[in-house]
Amino acid sequence: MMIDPGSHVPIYLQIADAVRAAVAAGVYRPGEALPSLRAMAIEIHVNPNTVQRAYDELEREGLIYSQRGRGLFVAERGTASAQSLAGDGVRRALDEAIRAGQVAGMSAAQVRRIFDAALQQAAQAGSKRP
Amino acid sequence: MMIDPGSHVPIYLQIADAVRAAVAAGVYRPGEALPSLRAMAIEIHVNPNTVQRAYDELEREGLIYSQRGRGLFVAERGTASAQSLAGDGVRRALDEAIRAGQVAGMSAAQVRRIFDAALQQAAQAGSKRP
DNA sequence: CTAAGTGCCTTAGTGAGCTAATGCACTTAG
DNA sequence: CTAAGTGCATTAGCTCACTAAGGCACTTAG
Repeated sequence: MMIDPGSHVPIYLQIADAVRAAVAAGVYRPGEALPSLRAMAIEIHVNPNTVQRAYDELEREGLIYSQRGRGLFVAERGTASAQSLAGDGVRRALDEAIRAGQVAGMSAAQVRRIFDAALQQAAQAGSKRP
Repeated sequence: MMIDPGSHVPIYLQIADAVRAAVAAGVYRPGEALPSLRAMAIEIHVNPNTVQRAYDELEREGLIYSQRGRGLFVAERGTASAQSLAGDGVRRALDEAIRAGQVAGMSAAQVRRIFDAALQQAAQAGSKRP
């Protein structure tokens, strides 16, 4: 779990995003327990309340559920929900990109060209990692 | 010039984005004067300082220049710079979308499918406007 | 010369969002 | 039964970004 305290995006959102992506990717499976508030807090050097706020968000989204005194667990439909939410996020970002291109007078073909370049570059960067 | 005071994005950024897009699209041409601080401030019901902050941003970007007592004008290379910046913004948003898809375990093909849908929908919405 | 218009600077308020400190209630392994 | 671990609620501090108020310096039409 990588957290950047210097980032302008709030810590609790970084945590929520990371856990949501992990659930979508199947790192945490339905029924499985997530790291406890304090464990996670110690790992990333942050207050437990900050972690809780992140988990609150995920619970609101129906991704996880909590049991007092026991812990936090991935919901039965958690993986599917996370994947759906991830798709929404991708769509939002793409809409934003297309809108920005339009108001600046760019053609659809121009936007597509940039998209192709970005996708190809991401694929190359990804193949070198593992 | 449409401003949404209820938006979570700061007013001065909304102004800067709108003017930048207008310059990129050729609404304001190099050498031409932009609306004065006070004129723009009255039009969108906001403090002149807020408008100035937006113009400061655009000046930093090299899009416009100011002359004390005279006004603000589009820089000679303003249109080209604005288009370049718009391209950067599109690229950033696309990178973000692709990254979000990757960490959630989506394939490149899946992301591309969403992109095609978004682009097509934007084209349809655009053709009905004018 | 003057008045109206311009950009700009300094200063404050202020309000919302984020993080932390602390203590309570519950569950469970021993 | 007890101690250690859990999630949760309350409160407070605190930074930071945003916006506004007011006045100064400059340019120019009249």
